[in-house]
Amino acid sequence: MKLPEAKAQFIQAWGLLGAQWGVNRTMAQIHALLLIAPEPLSAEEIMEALDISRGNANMNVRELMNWGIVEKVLVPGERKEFFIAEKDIWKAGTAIARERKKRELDPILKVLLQLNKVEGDQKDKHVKAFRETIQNIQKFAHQTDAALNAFIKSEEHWFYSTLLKVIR
Amino acid sequence: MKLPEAKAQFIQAWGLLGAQWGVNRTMAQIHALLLIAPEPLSAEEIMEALDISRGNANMNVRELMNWGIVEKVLVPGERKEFFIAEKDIWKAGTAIARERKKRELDPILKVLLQLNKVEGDQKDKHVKAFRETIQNIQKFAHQTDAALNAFIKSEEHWFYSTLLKVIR
DNA sequence: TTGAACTTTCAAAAGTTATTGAAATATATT
DNA sequence: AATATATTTCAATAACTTTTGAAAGTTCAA
Repeated sequence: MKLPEAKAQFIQAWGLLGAQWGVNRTMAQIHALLLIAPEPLSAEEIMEALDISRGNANMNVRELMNWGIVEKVLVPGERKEFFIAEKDIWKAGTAIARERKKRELDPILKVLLQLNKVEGDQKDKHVKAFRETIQNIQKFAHQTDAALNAFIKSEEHWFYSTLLKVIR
Repeated sequence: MKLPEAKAQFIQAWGLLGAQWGVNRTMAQIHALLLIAPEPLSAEEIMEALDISRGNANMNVRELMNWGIVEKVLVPGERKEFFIAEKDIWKAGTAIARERKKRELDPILKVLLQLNKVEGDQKDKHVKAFRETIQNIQKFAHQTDAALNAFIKSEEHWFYSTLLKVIR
């Protein structure tokens, strides 16, 4: 397989994966494109490579920056802004996990806490079934929360231990 | 908070969570409804409770059964089919993880394997950047795969250890 | 201060996904 | 076998999401 074909396939696959995870397809494709680019890319180059409009490129690059997995870089002597992706995929993974936890798990933990306060007769089987389900989900959610926190933190440990080795 | 309000809030929250994970909102809401129901529910009851059409109810209940987190039960003396959700949320979680791994992670592992075979001069920085990225992602994907497999398996351990206790 | 280069915004259009409901099919009852 | 009840399918449509591209906004050099 030649490089251009391989690149195209990777961008496609990454876009599909993103879509299944509820991420905008274009956003995932821009991410893929930047991941395999040896140099920073400008908005123009992204538009060209993926055949998308300026607005679309701008919007999704911004969202990737919000997620903390892409950043703006300034190339000396150039007016334009250029973009690079975090190349360490472990870092990108934990950044994504951090963001999704914030957007998804934290709100549901809050709702579950509220729902525990439901009034009613413990002998009513409807109340009983509800309470039990909520409490089980809560337990599960807290375990998941702990696991995610460990994952997110593991990156820092790895980072610092590697850094220590590098700086001796 | 009264029970009906609490139920409504839970169904809403679960639906929202599902949507963010790329799961059909109605599918998540039916799951929520069944989770907190003390008795099996019929298609009619689901349609009524969520104010959805027969076709929609049918389609999403079927999909939940495909995922292995809802099943059909037959109530003696009734013509209709009734549905219940797996109440052990840990089991449901691992079933979901198993399904998503199959649909999402496994295909990308396959693509990554292919992309390793890209031809080209190792000195070409484009080829080099591409190769390195693919290999890093592959490493990460394999780690994730291992972690997911452990999670999925943990349920079985729990299941068998509990079973052993029950049957003495 | 002007204008060229570049970025951002946003309303309209295109594209995608979910839902409805009536018809077709299947299953049970008499 | 005929009828009643229940389930499934699917084409049409509604709801939602993404994308476009032109206009507005910003920045900077002269």
